[in-house]
Amino acid sequence: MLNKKRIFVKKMEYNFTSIEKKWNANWKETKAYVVSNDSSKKPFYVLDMFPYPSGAGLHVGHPLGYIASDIYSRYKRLKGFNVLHPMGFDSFGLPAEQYAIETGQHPATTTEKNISTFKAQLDKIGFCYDWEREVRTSDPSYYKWTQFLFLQLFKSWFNPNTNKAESINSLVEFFEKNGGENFSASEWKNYSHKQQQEIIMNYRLAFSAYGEVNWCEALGTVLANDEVINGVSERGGHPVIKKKMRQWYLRITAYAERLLEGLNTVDFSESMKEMQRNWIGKSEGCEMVFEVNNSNGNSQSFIKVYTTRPDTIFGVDFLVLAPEHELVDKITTSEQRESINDYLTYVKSRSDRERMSEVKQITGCFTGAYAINPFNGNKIPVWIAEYVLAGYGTGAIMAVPCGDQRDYLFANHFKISITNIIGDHFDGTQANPTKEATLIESDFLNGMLMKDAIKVAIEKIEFLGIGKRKINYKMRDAGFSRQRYWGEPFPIKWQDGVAIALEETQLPLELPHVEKYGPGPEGEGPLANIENWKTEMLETSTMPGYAGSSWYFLRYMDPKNATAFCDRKVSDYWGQVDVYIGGTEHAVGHLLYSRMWTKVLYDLGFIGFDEPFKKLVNQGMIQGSSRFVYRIKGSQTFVSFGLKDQHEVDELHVDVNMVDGLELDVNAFKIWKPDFAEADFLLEEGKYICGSEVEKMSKSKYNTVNPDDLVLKYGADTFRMYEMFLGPIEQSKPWDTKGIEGVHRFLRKLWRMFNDDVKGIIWNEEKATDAELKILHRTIKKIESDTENFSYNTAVSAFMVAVNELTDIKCFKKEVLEKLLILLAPYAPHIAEELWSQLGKEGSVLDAHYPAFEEKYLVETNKEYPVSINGKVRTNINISLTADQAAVEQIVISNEIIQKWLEGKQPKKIIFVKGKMINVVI
RNA sequence: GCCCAGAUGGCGGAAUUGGUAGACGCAGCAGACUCAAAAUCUGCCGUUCGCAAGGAUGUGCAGGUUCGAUUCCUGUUCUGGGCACCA
Repeated sequence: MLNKKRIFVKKMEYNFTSIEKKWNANWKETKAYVVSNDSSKKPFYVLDMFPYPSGAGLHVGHPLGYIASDIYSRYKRLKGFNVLHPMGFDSFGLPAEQYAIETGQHPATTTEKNISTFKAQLDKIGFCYDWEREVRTSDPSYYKWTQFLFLQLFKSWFNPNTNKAESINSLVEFFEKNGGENFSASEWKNYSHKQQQEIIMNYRLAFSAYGEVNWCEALGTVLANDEVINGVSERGGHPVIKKKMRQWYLRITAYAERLLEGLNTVDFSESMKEMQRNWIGKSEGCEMVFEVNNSNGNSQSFIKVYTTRPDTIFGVDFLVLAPEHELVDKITTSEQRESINDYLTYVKSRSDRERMSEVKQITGCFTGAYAINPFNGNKIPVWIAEYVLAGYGTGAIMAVPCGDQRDYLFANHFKISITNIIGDHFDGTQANPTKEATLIESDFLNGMLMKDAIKVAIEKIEFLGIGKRKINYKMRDAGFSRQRYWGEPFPIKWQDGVAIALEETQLPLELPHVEKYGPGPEGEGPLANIENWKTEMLETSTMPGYAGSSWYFLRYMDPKNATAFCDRKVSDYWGQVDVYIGGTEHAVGHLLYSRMWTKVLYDLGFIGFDEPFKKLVNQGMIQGSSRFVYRIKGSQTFVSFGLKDQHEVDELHVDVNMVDGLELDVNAFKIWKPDFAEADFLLEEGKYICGSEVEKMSKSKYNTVNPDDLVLKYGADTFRMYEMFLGPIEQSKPWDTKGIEGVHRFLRKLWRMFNDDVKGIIWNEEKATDAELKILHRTIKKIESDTENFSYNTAVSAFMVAVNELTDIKCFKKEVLEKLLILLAPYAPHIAEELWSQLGKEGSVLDAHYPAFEEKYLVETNKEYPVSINGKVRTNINISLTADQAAVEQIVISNEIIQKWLEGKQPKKIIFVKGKMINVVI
């Protein structure tokens, strides 16, 4: 008897394990998530930033964005859209190669293994990906098209007149007709093929050039600027130096202005846009030429400077050239020759790292030469200094110490006298970069506000023919080659120093097998070790990580197309990615590159839109919350957190999963670290309290939490909802598993609205009352708007409120519950589907119609008005919503509590805001 | 140094065309059910004065605007993120 009852109770419980298993199998079998390109429904494209399949697998931070996008996809589907929600893997890259070097395993093997781990983990959480559309950037059938697109870039140039990319043929035609910047049409025709090709290379959107690159000796490769942080490699922290090498580049600078303008048409967060704007670094100013007064008998020289502040031309006290500037040698006087040479030697001895880390150090050297200020004929000394960079502007500046702090410090250090052109705005102790001062000692600019004088000065400079208006960008062309193995080979052959594109029919140029993954000779990549590759003169470097990720969103649309990277009709159907979800770490890398590629493909007519992502949502980073134990130095004794200051202790990371809050499970710890099985533990109030700190989530810090464990313990639906319940999606926060119980309790409570432990099935088909429909419709309204706004934490709380309220009034009516299940389906799809079938509904809840919100159920006749006296709430009075000011005043004044506060006085004023509140001013 | 975002109970957070601060959840306390535990249910839960009724105070800090400020303005401190000799 007792046994029977037990079984019965068990049967009615919320058994998430079997429910989730059952419906995952069902959805797979019915191909519930397969998406068609041929639909009468409106398309909607929701995309996650695809992951790099690392060996470590997923931790709880990864799914945050994936859950958010999954909810949105499912929601849009219920709203009647044909939703594209794919997933794939960014599977080329350095870590797999590093791992290959260490273990000798082929990166393809380890990558394959990692991907299957990732997929298994993702599937447990119940995402609605159409796996038939999966892409992998390291798959030849994918990188065939990466190579194809590279060739399009190679065969195109940016025509500044049309402001877009065009075929390189149009450039050749132009040269044949009109010649180029330094050559005539007939000269062009007389150039050798090689000479012509060298000129053309300077225009290609993907081009090869010798350039200073970030060379990392330890990694044996060249790194992009954004892979170098403070002079060391982002990955591994190895030193990085400048080295001249032949490299491939993308001419992203040609698109600087369009990348900037495009930001006005997309829905990215302001800070994300700001980051991109800063990276592009547009500055408006002018170039102008200073003649050098030659005292050492050389031919005449001119120094071209770039400035954003031509209004300060009369405050110029010296010019500064970058040490690498080509005129340095020519203008240096014999008296200064030795000092200059010493200084140049010093500069060369300094690595980039030192230059960056010692920014505040002031160094420089006088060349002995003087330039002439074209406006007043003053002699201006010409210096060289590290703080002027060869790579920006013209590599030369006009220094205005009263307005620029670096110039001020320099003048101060080398005792150069300072001209003040802004009067009281300059106090002599530091520069003042204001644009609001009125200019003095400035000839034709006298009396003008600096911001107005900028325009006047430029006009004068242009009029005199000594310079012109000029816009500069900080952004550099993007390095596009790596001396590495695990990346896309370039479809390029070298013949007599000329790069030749492979025919498209020769693609994919497959990555050959190599015996060893170490670098080739002379800093070349591993491919240089392959004899065939060398004899065929193929390019030995490979493409960087961002090559495949710059266009993957297009391949998802048409993943199996063997004749095109994506059919134009298909990309026209899906259009831009409607919502793109991912972290902020790709703000200036991936996002800029994919925006550029999209613009090129648009210009060339391959696609019909020139921004890839309509809306970008940045999920915050889930940080790890590390726990520490403290061991007295050299002993086997651990002391609790509060006692550690009394001893000299070592701090050790301890696995966060064996700590409840801050209290360590000492036995679990002893099992985890058998070395300490016999250790002593000094406790506080019977507990061992750990120290804690927020750090990046990583295996080595023992602060990772695996989603698999939580799914096993609470189910995927609880896990999904808890991740969303943590707080606003874009906010970073440390992970804390405490609290997941609350969400789990909510789902069990929902379950009990359908199934009672004792009574069995309790949902019924009774007609819902107005009060019940009011709860329902308030919930519909709230969930719908919260989901639209990605405010998932408040949506989860709205579900809790609805379930609490309906349970309180014992409303278990199908009419209400079935609508609630549809609302819930995007968040907790498994339980929603199970209960939906228990209600006897036809079909899947995935394809139900989203319930329509009806205002009529929310209409109120009365309101509990808060009534305050001088702004402090003293009581609530229930008043009809139709009452006017006079009626309200009457009611309020006659109220007992208000009368008490009035103490017989007349109120000065009664403020009545209909539907909001009442304030009595005494 | 520059740019951006933020600061609300013991904790995660909610509420901004200015209108009852602390929704929802966690943790905690008290109680019911139980032989007991789990599960579940009920009540309390910013601080402070008070037996209570009720009052005072309270959204980083200091001011201001307003009948009324977490919300707007000025200044300031701290935290997180980005950029950094870019002329």
